[in-house]
Amino acid sequence: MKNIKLKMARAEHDLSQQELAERVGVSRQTIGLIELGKYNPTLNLCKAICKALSKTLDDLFWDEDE
Amino acid sequence: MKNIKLKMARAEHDLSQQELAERVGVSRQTIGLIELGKYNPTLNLCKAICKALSKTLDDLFWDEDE
DNA sequence: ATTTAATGACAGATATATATTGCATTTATC
DNA sequence: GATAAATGCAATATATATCTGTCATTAAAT
Repeated sequence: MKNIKLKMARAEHDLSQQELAERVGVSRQTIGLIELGKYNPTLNLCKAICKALSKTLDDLFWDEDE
Repeated sequence: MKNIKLKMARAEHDLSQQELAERVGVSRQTIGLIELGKYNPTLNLCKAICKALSKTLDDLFWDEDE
């Protein structure tokens, strides 16, 4: 399912998908697909996204009920 | 680097790499390499491991200083 | 001393995460 | 309403996560 928490965290920092992608070193599409819930990213990418947005894995990628 | 926290959580549950691998639906080698820190697992696999061991992503895969 | 279970290491094959490019659609701004 | 920016969508190409199989080593059990 969609990753709303990631989208919100990105909004907090006022970053476009493109800008976040650049900071994290991946393509815009990769970020877009993760937000749409159509991707299964690697742990390292998740960590990089977390650091770029000052969040932890649980903050952005953990869903208690799933 | 090695994932000691994963190894400890597995020990808590008294599971071999093989047993954890079966519960999670991957091969023994995959679990072994993750513990050795030689793998970059996918988010879904990380989540499955967490659930099998009653932990969260931050518990097993988040390292504050890295 | 032998057997067995658990783990580490390695090589080749397959599945899939990610890149790249291009186009369509929405939204805001002028 | 035309332009531009942000986002979704799709196809092909590449890198890499994961599988399968095999062997070596260690530790535990008999």
